[in-house]
Amino acid sequence: MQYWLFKSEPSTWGWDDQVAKGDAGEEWDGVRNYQARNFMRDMARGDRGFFYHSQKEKAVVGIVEVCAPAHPDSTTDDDRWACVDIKAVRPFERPVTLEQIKADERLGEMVLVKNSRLSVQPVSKDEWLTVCALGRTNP
DNA sequence: GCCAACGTTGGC
DNA sequence: GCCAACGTTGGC
Repeated sequence: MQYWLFKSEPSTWGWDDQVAKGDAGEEWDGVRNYQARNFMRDMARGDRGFFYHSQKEKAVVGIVEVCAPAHPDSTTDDDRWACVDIKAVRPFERPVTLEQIKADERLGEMVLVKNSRLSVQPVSKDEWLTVCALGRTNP
């Protein structure tokens, strides 16, 4: 079981949209970046991820689960692009802001801090547990 | 709204 | 295969 982070602008696709899809989940489509795509190819059903709101909010707001492994992205005919399906598991009791993450020395190596533009990224188990604790939320 | 960082494209 | 130019992202 591995841990990940999915980033989205809430105005395009936010946590509430994800929750509305229920257990059926939804494609994490539209990714056109090779690094992000490669991480999705590495994902397995049952992996967990953080759902992060970029732009105005800049906070981890919930936990999602990978419910389908990588498959072709239905929003393009270009077969280079793949995506997984994810479903909402639970919201964070308290969203964990980028500011909090940057302020925590245990999270200094997070990709979110080191490479802020990558939209799909791996999270270590320690980072996972630390962020969940900051969010007062069960991992 | 600006700008730095990064990824991609295309000419050579 | 290199690198300059360009476009996009996301934090500030």
